[in-house]
Amino acid sequence: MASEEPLPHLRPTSWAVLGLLSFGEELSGYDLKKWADWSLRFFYWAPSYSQIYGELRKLEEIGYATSRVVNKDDVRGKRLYTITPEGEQAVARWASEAPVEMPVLKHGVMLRMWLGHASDPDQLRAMLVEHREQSEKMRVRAVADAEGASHEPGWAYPEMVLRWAERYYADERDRADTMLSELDAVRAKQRRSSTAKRTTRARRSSADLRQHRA
Amino acid sequence: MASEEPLPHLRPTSWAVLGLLSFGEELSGYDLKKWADWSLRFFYWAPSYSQIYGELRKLEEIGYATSRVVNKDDVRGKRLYTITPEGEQAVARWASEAPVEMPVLKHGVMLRMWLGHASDPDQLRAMLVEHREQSEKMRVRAVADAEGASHEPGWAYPEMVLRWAERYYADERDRADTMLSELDAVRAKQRRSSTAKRTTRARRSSADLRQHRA
DNA sequence: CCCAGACTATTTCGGTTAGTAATACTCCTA
DNA sequence: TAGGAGTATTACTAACCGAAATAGTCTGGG
Repeated sequence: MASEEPLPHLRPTSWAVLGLLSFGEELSGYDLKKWADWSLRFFYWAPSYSQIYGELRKLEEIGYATSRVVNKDDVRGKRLYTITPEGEQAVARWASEAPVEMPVLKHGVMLRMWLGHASDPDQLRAMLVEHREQSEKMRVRAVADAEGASHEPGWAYPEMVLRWAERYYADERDRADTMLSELDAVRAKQRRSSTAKRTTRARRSSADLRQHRA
Repeated sequence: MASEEPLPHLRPTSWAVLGLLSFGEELSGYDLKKWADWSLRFFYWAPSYSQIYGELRKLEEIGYATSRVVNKDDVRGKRLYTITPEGEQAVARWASEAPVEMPVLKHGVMLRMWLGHASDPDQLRAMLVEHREQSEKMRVRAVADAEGASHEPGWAYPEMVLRWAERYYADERDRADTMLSELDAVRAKQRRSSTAKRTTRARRSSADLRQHRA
């Protein structure tokens, strides 16, 4: 309940790995990666092996996780990680207390739309259609994952987030649809005026930019 | 129109910087950063100085931009960059032809919700409320930016994307509202059962995890 | 029986990216 | 005229990511 000393500064990805462990399983780096690809991927992260293993070493160093080697016969046996009580306490506190930050969004499709003045509208249209389809696919996958998950009471939160993700991708799909019709409107307008002046390339004036920046 | 030789491989952030230049202004790295913070930030990127300047050097090296030094009196005069015709052609082709990739989303708030089983529901609630407010703020800022922008025909695409961004943050806000009520439902259920068994910490069984991974 | 192919498991590598602080000038204003 | 905000660029370091190398295990078909 009470928060005494400050949490050690770890970045979110470390907390994410510790969070995966916080469900109580004894897991290998490989397991962790697989599980993250099932769950965290939809709203946070599809980690690489190098990161997972790096984080695990770090977590063990600071005492939030312990590992034991399961020596199947001989060389390089696999290493299973477990969260420690300190680790459990730390995730719990982090999840409760960390400052709220805006999610990071890197939307390549929108970047290309933003630059649309220079592009072929037909290809932009094709891009949006494909993006729409990809979003729908992600939505479906999120639904499938939510169904595959356990329905024990402890799973209420992951389920909630998966539902959130489903809606997120549904919204993404719908926004693509809206933009598609906006694009069609622009294309229609351009077609109408294209017979008149064909080579004119609209360009922002200095005055506009300055106004915008002000 | 025709796409002859393949585009040089640059990553999206380079294209983004070149894209900013493609509006025709002669800009310094500092200007670029400021403009990116106004526009790209909402859907793509809030770049750091080091990145901007690095990209600009690279862009000049491959001939997509040129620069001239404006020597204000003495030392370290500022350097203004302009896009070259080759650069213009390249952005145009990239924006049309690049493969469509799913946007990257890193949602710390959802990560913490996902880990909710270990946290204090009241604090989760406060986190969601704050996230809701931040989303709304972003929405308002996107609207303000759209209004501040020029309404020339060449600006149709940036405007379209800003409208998209406004809706994006509105949707984000609405999803937070939905989750808020779901969380309240969970809290109500927990309160009802808390008198019975207080210390039980729900934990996933091995069998469940294996099923999920299968 | 044994070989191919798929799966498990971890490490290494190089290049990219990101954040932050340091530097240094200019312009405004109290 | 000193301080603060704004302009402009560079340097440093840690983090990150993808891809591939390595290597053992397990399964089914010939």
